Amino acid sequence: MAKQYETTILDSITIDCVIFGFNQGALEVLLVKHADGISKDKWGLPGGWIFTDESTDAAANRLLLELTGIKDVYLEQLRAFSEPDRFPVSRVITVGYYALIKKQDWTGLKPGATASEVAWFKVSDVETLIYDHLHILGVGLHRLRRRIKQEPIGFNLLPEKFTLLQLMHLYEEILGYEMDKPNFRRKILRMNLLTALDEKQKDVSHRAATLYKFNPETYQKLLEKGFNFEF
Amino acid sequence: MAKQYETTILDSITIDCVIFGFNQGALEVLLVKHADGISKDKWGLPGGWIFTDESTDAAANRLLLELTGIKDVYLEQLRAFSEPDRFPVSRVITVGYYALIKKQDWTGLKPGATASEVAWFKVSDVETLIYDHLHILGVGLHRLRRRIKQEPIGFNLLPEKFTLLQLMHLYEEILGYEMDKPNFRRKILRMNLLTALDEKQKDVSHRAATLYKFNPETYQKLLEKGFNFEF
DNA sequence: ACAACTTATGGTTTTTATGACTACAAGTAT
DNA sequence: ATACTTGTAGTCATAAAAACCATAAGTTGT
Repeated sequence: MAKQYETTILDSITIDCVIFGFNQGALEVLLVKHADGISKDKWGLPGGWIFTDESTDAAANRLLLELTGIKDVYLEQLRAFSEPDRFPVSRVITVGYYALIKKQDWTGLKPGATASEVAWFKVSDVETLIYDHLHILGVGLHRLRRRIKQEPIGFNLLPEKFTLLQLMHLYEEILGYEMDKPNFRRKILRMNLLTALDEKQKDVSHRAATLYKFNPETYQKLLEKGFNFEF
Repeated sequence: MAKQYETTILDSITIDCVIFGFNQGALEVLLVKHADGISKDKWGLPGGWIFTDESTDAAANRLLLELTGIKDVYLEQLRAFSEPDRFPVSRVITVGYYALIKKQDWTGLKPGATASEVAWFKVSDVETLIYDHLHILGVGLHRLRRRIKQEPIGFNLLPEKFTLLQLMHLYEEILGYEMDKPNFRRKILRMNLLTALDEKQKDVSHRAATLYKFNPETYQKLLEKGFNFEF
């Protein structure tokens, strides 16, 4: 017997997602403009309500799909945000999530039912958001900075095939400091997580760099041997 | 005008706390035995409901005090735990917290109203707990292992004055591997976070070690200069 | 065809941290 | 006094990291 579709929602808990993308050397975040309600025409994080029969993880994935069309991406819970006055209408606790997406795989994003617009913003340009969403974004950014130093998750923000310099620029942008090219290469290559492809960069007005891809299987094997990613 | 005491609670969110202590070289966790309800006489994490006018942080602190008498300790949110079937009676999401306490400062803990007993257990001995509390404990342990490598929080589990060997044993217990005494000394002392006291260990049947204390002010200053604690 | 320029990539040198280990100091117990 | 235990200082070899230099492999303009 098919599971009945349950539309009852929990009334005091929501989900909000910080969706990160990387474009032209800049870290970006996906925001939605609310179509109605008290925050009509204002920008905020994509979010929504939780069904009574789904976990917050499931709800976050569903909402991501409903609101932006995005699915099957790196998604991790941040934490609960619970200041009593964070939502002006009623007492609502929200569970924050953050996602990393390969921006170029998701062109033409469409706003869902409750949003009039969806758009990318450079993280550094975002100054105001509804409710406590700016705070949630800050926590997301903080988490990203930490995680990227101890887990190879940066690849989720890059195309399947990338150059070492692109990867380095990603690290520089997120961590906020400059690095040395030769040293970066050595360090990342020594970990054996990347496979060099037979392919080179195209359409660049200088020597083309070798393209690499991240190798999740190798990473798993190394993990089992006690390997510890660290940057 | 004094703020009115609000006793209304949110009905689908709770708090659960993983309270860590350190004793004789072993990491311990504080558990309570439920006095009634469906989990009567079973052990679980201390936890409870959230008032409508308090944040989860405030609720966690309050519950800690109510259930065990503990207050003013290191307390940090883990995350929300939300599997739809995690609580058998109704759909309840819980926000997990973990606390680090100087065990010797809190002797004679008394169970609160809803508990018949409070007791410390070695973390390695805990095999079953109510609901998903074992899972929450696992997440707490994982977080502690991570955090202790990048922030000087271990001191919250030790007395104000401690020896370097005690500190090393704490690290060994939490991280799960053995270390070298001289190397450990050098590494931790080089950070300049500890102040050597004019005082020595007492009542030990061997050469007494110098006592040290952790210096939060120095740590703050170092942080501002870009210092990065790392173990 | 050649120079000028840009980025890729390979190497070297110096410094610093770490791990393994040795040795001795300062106490206690017998 | 001797053995024993833990504390503390120091050495040495190794590995990683940081700073830097040099060349390769392309593109663009003349």
